[in-house]
Amino acid sequence: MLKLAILGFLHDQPLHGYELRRHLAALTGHVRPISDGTLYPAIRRLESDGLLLRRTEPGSTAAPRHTLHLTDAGRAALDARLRTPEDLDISDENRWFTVLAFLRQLADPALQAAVLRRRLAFLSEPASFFYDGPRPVGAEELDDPFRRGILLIARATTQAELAWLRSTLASLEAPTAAGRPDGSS
Amino acid sequence: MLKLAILGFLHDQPLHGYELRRHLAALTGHVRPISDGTLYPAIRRLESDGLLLRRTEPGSTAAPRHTLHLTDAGRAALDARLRTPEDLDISDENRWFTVLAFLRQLADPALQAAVLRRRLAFLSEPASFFYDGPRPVGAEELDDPFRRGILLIARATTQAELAWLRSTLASLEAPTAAGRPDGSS
DNA sequence: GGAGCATACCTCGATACCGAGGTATATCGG
DNA sequence: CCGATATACCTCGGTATCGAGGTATGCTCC
Repeated sequence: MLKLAILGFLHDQPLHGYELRRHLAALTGHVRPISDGTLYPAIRRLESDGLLLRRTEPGSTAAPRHTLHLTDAGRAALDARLRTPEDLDISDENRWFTVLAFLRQLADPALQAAVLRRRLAFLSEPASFFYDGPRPVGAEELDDPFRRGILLIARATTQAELAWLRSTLASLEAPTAAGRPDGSS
Repeated sequence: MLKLAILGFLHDQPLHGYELRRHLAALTGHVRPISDGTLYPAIRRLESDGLLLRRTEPGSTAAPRHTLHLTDAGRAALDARLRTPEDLDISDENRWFTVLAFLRQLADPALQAAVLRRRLAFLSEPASFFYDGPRPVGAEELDDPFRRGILLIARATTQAELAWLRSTLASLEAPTAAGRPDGSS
């Protein structure tokens, strides 16, 4: 999760830890802030796995900074992670949004479309939160207003995302084949 | 998280571990399955904290079962957790849905409304996922279709939830006060 | 010149969770 | 009566994360 986000941000541009922290705070911090004690060990792990390099530079404003650069192995790891996300990356909204945030870094539109189709399949499965034995209980049957809310909100989210997925898949698959320079709708 | 869900389910009725497992799978398993190795240690923790009791009963079909019952302390812990959820319970959708699933167990509608109002405040804060310096970048400005999707979906979800929150708050606060026999909207 | 703040990085103990394994018992089909 | 399956519970090692703490530098304001 964090690993994916770090690799994704560094793919765009080298950053030092503090900047990375702010990028992460913008992306996921609203919902789930990440702490220093999570970020720096994660950077260490990535470094010792050979996915990134740090170059110590004299601090422009304060303490010396370690500017982080992706290695080739790092780019390969990011690519692999985006190509074949884990099931949890598909089903958990927080993780899925992180995948989406960096999906453009997969070069091939066909690969991007394949990832979107996995999410489409997941959202198309019939699923409820509450069951009466094996039978899913619909929002209309619940007299608990809070549980009804869960179902209503989930339904609205799913509808919005399905619409977006279908239109994005259509434009990924159709337009920019070979001769078209610009595929924007 | 898990703790909250276990306490919430046991508040409704005593269950043994295996049944609890199935209830949890229905509630959160679609998005994020919980494993045996998470559930049973969690039960142990709750037991050693005095929040639940297990009574061993001869297995009706198979191995002997430990039927789990909430203690008074367990009910109190659930009540406290629902009354004053942590910030993460408010901001993280997965956790928030778990709170919602058991919120009816808070006896006082005013307390339920106070929790909903915290979520309302959270959703009302202006927030984006991507920033150009301090300025939030809107969906329309992004040429990355995937990041645009994140913003569109988040926006749709927020709108749906805000609508539900407002109508639920209205019906929690207005109708069934004291002298009115009929409070239906 | 020193207080306060933002920048920048790090450590360490505690906890929650995962996943892969293991041990039983009861039921049902062949 | 043997194997497969469902029920029911448990352990243990490894990992990610949190949270609270610490260190140091440079800028700004009074």
